[in-house]
Amino acid sequence: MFTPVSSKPNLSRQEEETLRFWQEEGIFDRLRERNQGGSRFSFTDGPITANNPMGVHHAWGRTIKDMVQRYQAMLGRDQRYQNGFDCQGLWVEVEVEKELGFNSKKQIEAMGLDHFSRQCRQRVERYASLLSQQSQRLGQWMDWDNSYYTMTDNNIEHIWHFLRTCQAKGWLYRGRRVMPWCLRCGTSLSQHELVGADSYQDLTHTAVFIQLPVAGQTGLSFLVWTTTPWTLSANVALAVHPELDYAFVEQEGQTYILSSRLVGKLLPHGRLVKTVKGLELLGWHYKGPFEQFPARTNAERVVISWEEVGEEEGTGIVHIAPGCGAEDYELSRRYSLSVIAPLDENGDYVSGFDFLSGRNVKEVTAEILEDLRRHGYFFAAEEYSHRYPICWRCHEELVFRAVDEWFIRCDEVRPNLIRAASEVHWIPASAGKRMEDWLTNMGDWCISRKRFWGLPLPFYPCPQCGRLTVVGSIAELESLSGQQPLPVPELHRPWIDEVKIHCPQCGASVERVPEVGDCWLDAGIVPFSTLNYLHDRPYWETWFPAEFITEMREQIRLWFYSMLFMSVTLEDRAPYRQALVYEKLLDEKGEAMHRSRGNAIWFDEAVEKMGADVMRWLYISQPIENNLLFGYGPAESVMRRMLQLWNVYAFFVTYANIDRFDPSVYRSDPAQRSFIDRWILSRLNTLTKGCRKALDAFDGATVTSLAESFMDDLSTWWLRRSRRRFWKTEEDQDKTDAYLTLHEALVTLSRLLAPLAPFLCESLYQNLVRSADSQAPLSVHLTLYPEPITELIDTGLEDKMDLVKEVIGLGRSARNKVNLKVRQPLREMILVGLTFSEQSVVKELADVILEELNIKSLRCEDRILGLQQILLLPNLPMLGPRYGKRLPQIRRALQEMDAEQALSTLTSGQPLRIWWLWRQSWMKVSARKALRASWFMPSRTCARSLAFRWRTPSAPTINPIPASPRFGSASPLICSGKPSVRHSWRESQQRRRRTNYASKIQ
RNA sequence: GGGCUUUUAGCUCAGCUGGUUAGAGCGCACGCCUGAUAAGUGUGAGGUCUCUGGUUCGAAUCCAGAAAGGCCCA
Repeated sequence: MFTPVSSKPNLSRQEEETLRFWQEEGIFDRLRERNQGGSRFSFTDGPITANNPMGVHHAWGRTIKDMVQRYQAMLGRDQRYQNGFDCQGLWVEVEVEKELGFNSKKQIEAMGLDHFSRQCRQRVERYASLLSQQSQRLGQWMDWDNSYYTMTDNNIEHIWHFLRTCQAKGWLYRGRRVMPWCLRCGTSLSQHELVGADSYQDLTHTAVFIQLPVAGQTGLSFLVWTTTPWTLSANVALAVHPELDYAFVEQEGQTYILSSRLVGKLLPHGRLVKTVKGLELLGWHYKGPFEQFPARTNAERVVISWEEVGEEEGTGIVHIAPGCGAEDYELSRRYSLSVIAPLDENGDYVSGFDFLSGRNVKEVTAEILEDLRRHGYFFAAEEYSHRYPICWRCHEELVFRAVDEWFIRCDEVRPNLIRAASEVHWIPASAGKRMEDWLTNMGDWCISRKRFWGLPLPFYPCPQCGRLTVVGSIAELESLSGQQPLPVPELHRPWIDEVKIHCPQCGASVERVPEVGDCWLDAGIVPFSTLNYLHDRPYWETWFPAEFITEMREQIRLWFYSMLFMSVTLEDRAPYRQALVYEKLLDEKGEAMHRSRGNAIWFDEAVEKMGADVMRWLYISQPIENNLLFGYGPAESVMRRMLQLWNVYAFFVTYANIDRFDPSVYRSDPAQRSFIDRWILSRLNTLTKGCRKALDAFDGATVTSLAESFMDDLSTWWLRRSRRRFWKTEEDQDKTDAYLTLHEALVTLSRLLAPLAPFLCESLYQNLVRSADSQAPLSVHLTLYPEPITELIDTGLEDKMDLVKEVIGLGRSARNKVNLKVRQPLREMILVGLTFSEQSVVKELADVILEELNIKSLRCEDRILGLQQILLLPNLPMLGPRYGKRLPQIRRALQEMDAEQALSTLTSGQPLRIWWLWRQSWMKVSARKALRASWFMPSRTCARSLAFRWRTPSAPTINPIPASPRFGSASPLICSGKPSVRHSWRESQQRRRRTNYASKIQ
């Protein structure tokens, strides 16, 4: 007996039961045990930041990963199943700050770094546990007790090893860079933190126009505009565009220099003195405010050239402060200008800025304006609205600061990175192009962050002799510090900061730099740290490189990049062979999901409402190179699909129980079964073949589309046609065959789809297989992935069924057209225009057709005069390459020919002459040879028309209804009452190659 | 400014190396079944394949340019 099945299942509830079953029976452990020692499939999991609950976008990637791993497991391959958590970095710190109600770095310092670090670790552990639970609910099978954490000493030590390697190669340096800086977070933001909707806001600032006197001239000033008056103390240059026109305009005894296009706007009453090109102003010197500040000693004031200067806003003369702007800094390097950095990390002016020193940048605008007025630099002020960058974490306005950071030089490794990336198989291929583009254009890798909870950079610059020591391992730190073991609970701040080393060169005591590392170092080292590269090289070698990785597209220049960089540095090869990139997840209207917009869907809610399998199907059916529109609407149609399968399954169980059908008792040779059974079994094995091929290429979307098409055939054709076989009371071979066939289809399907929809497939398998056969594997996931039984694949059979379905479709359409319901029986149907082989198929399967259409008998006619229209059409793929420009003439000749006559000429074996004009003379072609070359195929009429004969109150009538849409639109002819037939050569076209017949043309 | 990518039916997407009349699912309209029934199922209407040029006997498909959207870099 099978367990009775409800017709309206609660999938989500069933999934929870299945989870319990897996847990209690230890299915996953058994799977790993079975596959142990098999050929390896190495997968590296991209660490998820253990900082928040799982989002539905995470679930997409996790589903792909799980599908791949489950499939590989069903192939018997040994896997590591190691999940990973990203634990360090700003993301974690910011969330902990929010929890604590902090809003500045100083509060963290006041609290004590040790407490803060503990809080960070706790948060990571809390969310790692939640994420593990949620992933399990999604059905993801991982070795959850053995997840890797990027905050471990092991991970950190492996990064140290990498950094030391970089130093040995001479790539490591301390450099200056102007970076977007959040004063609240007290840290720089990397460029990738400056993208997205959260990164800019429309803000209004006080913009000021100032006049800066030209040195050595009285009454002549540059007119300059800035939205950031606080940067004026760091001004060292003015930039003009060399090609633009600059006007000298006199107003009230002063002469101002500004872009001539802006004169009307800024100095409408002024008098134009002269106009010069920007080029002529280059090298001029000028005077400016805050000249007396000690920080400005030796700073220049010079006019430079810059092509980016525009005339849309301001004055066409741009104030340059290299310590306060990224572009300014670039210019300072081009022109060797001083870099004055006025702000410390909290936004307070550093010493050397006179009355500004010690003041915060946010509160000095009024005083600066006042100072400008007092010294005669002030010209005007305005409120100016613009899009301004803000911190994505805390939404504070960003400033730009020149800061010292640590970098890895990448010029030497760049070509190797490009080569290694080109050896990776990228899915889709455009991901590889993107990676190449990024590798070609990327700058040096800025690896330091001025924060707390992160990888401690093992850099020990000696204050005495200047030697930089980079510690490459824990043992080395122990030996250099003379402390063994190290007196630290973990390799994190603040504890690690207490460890000082003796400079190997001069013996001085050296402290670690305060910076922590970029979190992409943490994730990038994973192919080494998780495989214990430093301490167990043979183990590492067995699993490196990964066969497969997959993440969202943005990871190309993040995780994929950092892994590649570290791996090429250490081993000169890519750490992965195949990388699959998927796109963005949007809501069902195509908009980005956003907490604030209220369109975000939470994982817990989604899995409860739609169930994990539906979610998974939704993810997998999406071609990875398109954005996924996720929501309850799309889920609804997936649910329908699942219910369709469920209904077929429920049907089987219902009747099998009535008949006490036991699949382990009954047997029948598939080859001996009825046409329709052999057909669905052929379809099933074709499906199996297709699923394997697709999954071998990590292509789940193809599997879902093949499976959906199969399930449709199974439900709407096989089962609908076969229902009666289950109803009848007697037990005969036909009934047994029906049960066996359906059972086999459902069981195979459950195994084929198990990697995609593990819960539903498990339900089916348990009931259909396990309940009848206690010797069968305990779970569908412990079966091997089905192999196609090639003897059961009969494409000819599948083609035949296609033809039958097509003929039935024609019949139904015909009935609809003349409004004759299927309920009304008809005496005869006449099929016109089938090929010989098609006719025999139709005759062979006539009972199916007649039953579906409720017609008594069926007749095929080659031709019915007056019922058809014959068309002669050229075989283009054959004639085109041969005749090229003359083809239109052939077409015209064929059109003008009397097709009826031509047909009878050809069928009687006579040559058909086609004339056309060529080189001023008439040429001819023997169509008899052309015939053999299958230019035309008039001997067989491929297109079909259909006629019905039925009993009406009046006399019998013939009502002609053409024709299949696939072979031609006869619809205009229907309207006019004229049936048609067309000639086609589809089959021969497939069989023959044009080259064989080139010589046959006279 | 450079790179990648997308644009096909109301919606979401297929369309292999160019070949006669461009497909599917959903939605919609009109039906059928009533022994899978808060299920199943049939038929049909919907498209200037973003635009402009080019190559070709022939272009949704190849090439060039443009427009619009998405993404990455500068």
